[in-house]
Amino acid sequence: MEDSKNLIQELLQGMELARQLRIYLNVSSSSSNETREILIGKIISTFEKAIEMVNHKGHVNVGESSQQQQQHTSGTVAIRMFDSPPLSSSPRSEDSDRDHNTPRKSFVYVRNTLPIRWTKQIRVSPGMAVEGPLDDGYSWRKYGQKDILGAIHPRGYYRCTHRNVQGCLATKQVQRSDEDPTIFEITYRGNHTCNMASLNPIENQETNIVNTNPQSFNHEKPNEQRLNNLRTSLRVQTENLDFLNQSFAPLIHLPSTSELKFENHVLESSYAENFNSPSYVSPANSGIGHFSMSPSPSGFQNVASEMIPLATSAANTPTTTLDFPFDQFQFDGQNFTFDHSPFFP
DNA sequence: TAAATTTGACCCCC
DNA sequence: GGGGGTCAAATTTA
Repeated sequence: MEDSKNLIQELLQGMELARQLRIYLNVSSSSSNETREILIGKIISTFEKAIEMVNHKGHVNVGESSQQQQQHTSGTVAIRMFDSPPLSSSPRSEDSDRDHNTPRKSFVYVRNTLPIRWTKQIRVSPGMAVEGPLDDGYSWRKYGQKDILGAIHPRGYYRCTHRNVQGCLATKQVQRSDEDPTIFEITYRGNHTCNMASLNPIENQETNIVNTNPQSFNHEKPNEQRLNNLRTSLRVQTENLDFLNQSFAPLIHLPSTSELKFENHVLESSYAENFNSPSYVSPANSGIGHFSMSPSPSGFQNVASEMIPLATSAANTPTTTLDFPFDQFQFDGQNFTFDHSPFFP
């Protein structure tokens, strides 16, 4: 019980620090890098403490590959973060110089161990003829394809379309699984620095915040329409995440100001046909939208355990969802807010 | 016609 | 030397 209190305390502190950091970032001219870095260091430290607490309680379940398989009904696409690089990973080439001799809890460590390369598995429905780059909200250009030794399917190489114009160095590799052709393994490298950055809820693990700035949405669709679409049918699924391999736990932030952010989540689209160009049913058409969380809604009785979903055993975490109407959501162009009091007594 | 894709060649690291 | 990653010219597509 005392542990839970401490855990909540740590997490709340982390959120408060993150909020302060955001304020500092918003007024970048008046904040020094040192201040930001100190805040980031504190945030990381806070979450590490929280993670440690959960570990000591024996609740953390390391993701198992066999359990990462997910049952899908026809027409469902699941996107799953499954393998962020471990903190000690030593990527090749341009990444390699960042990981040497960096003390684990130093400020350098904090900055340099954010995932600069991470992998996701995307499962598509068997019937779907998905051969493309699997649109994840960013704009990619294919620059190469290679047959990989021991792999049946070739690996596709993509880089950000805005590489030349904006110098965005983000790249990704798409590899179709040999065992299960419905699974695509996507390895992302580098952070988007283009103006498409920080908008993508699926991919943007490094900032881990869904930037809902309408200006940032996919250019193919009118911003307002995308916003409306997003309002209605966003489903966040957090079960079976590989907690320990993430720099951060998958978190759903529920700060005192009722601001909701999604971090390191698994995003599941119920609309397979929309996967390549995600679209969502508008409230006017669908009646009421829903926002779902898993695992069990009962987890919300305990804020701490819910904030780190993997605190529950993956084996015992069916894809239970908690749906609540979107009319409880407010969107101010920057953040989602909603009245969560019914869920947090 | 511009943008995107394909594909063979090249480079670098192990 | 082999494999993976990238480049860039040729080709295709919108």
